[in-house]
Amino acid sequence: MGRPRDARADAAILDAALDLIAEHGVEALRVDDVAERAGVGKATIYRRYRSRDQLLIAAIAAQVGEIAIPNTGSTEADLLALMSDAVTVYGRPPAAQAMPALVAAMNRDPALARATREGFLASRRAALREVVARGIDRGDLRPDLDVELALDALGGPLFYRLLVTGGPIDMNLARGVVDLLLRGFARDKRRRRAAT
Amino acid sequence: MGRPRDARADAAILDAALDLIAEHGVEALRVDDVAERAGVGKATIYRRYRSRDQLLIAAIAAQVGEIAIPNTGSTEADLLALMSDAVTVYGRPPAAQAMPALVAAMNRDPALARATREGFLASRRAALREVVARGIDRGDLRPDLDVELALDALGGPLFYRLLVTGGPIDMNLARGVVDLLLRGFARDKRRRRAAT
Amino acid sequence: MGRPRDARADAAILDAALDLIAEHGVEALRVDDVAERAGVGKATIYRRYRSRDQLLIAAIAAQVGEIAIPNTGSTEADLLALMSDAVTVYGRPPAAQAMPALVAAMNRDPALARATREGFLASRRAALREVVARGIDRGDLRPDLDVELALDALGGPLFYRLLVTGGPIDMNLARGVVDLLLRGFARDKRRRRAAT
Amino acid sequence: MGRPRDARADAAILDAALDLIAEHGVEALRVDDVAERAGVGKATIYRRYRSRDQLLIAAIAAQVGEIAIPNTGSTEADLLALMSDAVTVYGRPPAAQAMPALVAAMNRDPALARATREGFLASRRAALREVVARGIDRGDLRPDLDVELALDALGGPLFYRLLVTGGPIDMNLARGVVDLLLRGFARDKRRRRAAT
DNA sequence: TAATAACCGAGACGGTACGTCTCGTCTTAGG
DNA sequence: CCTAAGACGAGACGTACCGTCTCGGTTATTA
Repeated sequence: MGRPRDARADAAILDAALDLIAEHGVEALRVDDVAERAGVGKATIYRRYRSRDQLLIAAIAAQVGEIAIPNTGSTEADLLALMSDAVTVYGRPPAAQAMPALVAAMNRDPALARATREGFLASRRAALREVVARGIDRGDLRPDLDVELALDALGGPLFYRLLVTGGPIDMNLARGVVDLLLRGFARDKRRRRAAT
Repeated sequence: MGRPRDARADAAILDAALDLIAEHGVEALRVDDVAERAGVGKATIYRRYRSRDQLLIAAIAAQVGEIAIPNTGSTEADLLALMSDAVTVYGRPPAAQAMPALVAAMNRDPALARATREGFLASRRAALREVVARGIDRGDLRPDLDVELALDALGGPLFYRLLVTGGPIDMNLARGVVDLLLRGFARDKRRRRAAT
Repeated sequence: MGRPRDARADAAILDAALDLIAEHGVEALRVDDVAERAGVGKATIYRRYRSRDQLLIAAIAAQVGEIAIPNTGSTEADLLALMSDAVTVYGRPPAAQAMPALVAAMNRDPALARATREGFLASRRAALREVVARGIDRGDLRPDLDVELALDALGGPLFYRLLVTGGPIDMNLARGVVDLLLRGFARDKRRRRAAT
Repeated sequence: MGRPRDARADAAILDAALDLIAEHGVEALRVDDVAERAGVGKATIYRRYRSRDQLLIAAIAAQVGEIAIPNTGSTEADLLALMSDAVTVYGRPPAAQAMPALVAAMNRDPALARATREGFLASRRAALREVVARGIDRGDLRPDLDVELALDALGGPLFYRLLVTGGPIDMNLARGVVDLLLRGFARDKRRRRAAT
């Protein structure tokens, strides 16, 4: 029982956090600043999030949002739509800026890792999975392909550039991985000679 | 001139850092702890490394080591050798454990990002680049492929799993990406109809 | 009008406060703890006491209680009775333990200071004043003595020991101050040569 | 070994604390404020004082200082000199303001109580003790008097007024207690009839 | 009998200070 | 000039406690 949580505080906290992240970057996010900007006591934040990191991922998750599953009839077009969206989201702040810190936080805290994956990575991954499945049904992709590998082949290069190499995250990348996937996992009557 | 650096201190610092990383994880690595464990003053550490993060990457780099460029005559075998080595190194601690923190640190500090990339990512990437180039020469790969994309398609899924999805880093992954690359970037007389 | 205050809550609050003071000391008295121990909401406490400090002095006052004015016919006996009672009350917990905190609280809050003085110090002081007045009437004390000074000379040493020196608060003290007062303020025909 | 404590920091901290106490009172002394005003990190304060309270008493002790033992040849004059000094010190800020908080802090922490008593109460008490002893030698005071009681009879009323009653702390008080002591503990051939 | 008003326990709220922690620098004495 | 030891300035963290407010619900008095 007791006084219920104030939903306005929930929103104020997330808004303040996102503003501050946008202004000064992820690393510079201070709990005290969030409290002040939100017009909220620190305890009110810590009642909702166990730590600064938890607040951080909640803020990012709120920003990334959900994704609709495209269905144009063309496997290539669907994949491109999803990759194009991913390139847009992760190609610039705040998501681009937030991911490295998030990755580190996930490593520190397995519970947070699970929450992050389920929270805002899963929906995009599920969308890709659906499109790949339809590609198989449609005959565009080999029915025996390793779906997890396919998904990682699509998303991996993007995150690799984002987190590690600093390479460009743009439509060329999106087109490149889609093209690679469609060729590499194409249905193929004449089986390629295996590496004998 | 004056007294030369003590080589024993160099070793003691790295050993202590690696021990502590192994025991408590990368995030819990404190400079004071390293100093105490190594029986060394903090200044002795900071004379060698500009920051905690620099010490961290040095410790990891010491663990990862260099890589030789394989040359078996088979593009597939060469790629597989490199990927197999990568799977071994990043598939288990300490590198597996260290990468997320390193990624975050790279984001914080561009100089460190450069150092990391040049320090111990570059040699693997250069090896891959060489093997891919030979694959083109040999006619196993299309001459007009986007080399950067090819490298990211090889390394990306591995790091994606390591940093983000938590997926398995094993020989299936290595074989999968190599196979995907060889098929997807295969030299092909009958050009696939582009996405018109 | 409306629902009347619950008398059980009054008692539960004071009991809980006294228990907690006895267990952990005055400084460690937390309003939340009192509320929980009393099975009462915090608002119910704050409806009765303006602040933690007010609750505190109420609890102490409830413990100290009132004092009757003795009248044995002997000034010395009457003074001794009052001092003996004071020694009993302030010589041991909870009053002994509570006074220092009370003193600090009085300093913080003048209103509380007034309340404390009028609440449970005044009755003892009034009793002493009455006995001293009778002593003057009776010819045991000089009629021109400074009554306030006399009262402070009786009570001062006790509180001094209680609050500052930590000296013993016992019957020797009671007898000592009474004796000092009777001699020092005795009616005296042959006036002592003043400090010329 | 290692770097020694910086004596300038010691001074800067105490100075800052005293300034702030003078400006805003004892209760309003914040550790962060002291640190900022002193140009010092908080850790540097906490390395010297276990808590805010410890810092507080150190600051007060630094202010109260030592006292010389007067020796005019007259017991009354010597006592008056000491009491007059006490009235001056405790009659106005900062000591007047600080004592209540100090008393409460002493109650919280026995070690601090000891430190306080030995630190800046002991020297005044020792001076009084010496003067009383000379008064006995000189024949002004009874040789069998309870010295502790005599000291408490001198100091008690002052602290009682300061801490409890809020009564005036002035020369009348000083003269009153000295006079009371000299009369009440006077050497007296004709013993007063005890309260038989 | 219904409405009203003040009460009740529970617990969230804004605010504020605390004491801890870690970083990277600086200062000793000594080799 | 290096070394070990450890103090230093800076500044964020998470906790604790205060006194207030907001729930849903209860209990008397008033209409």
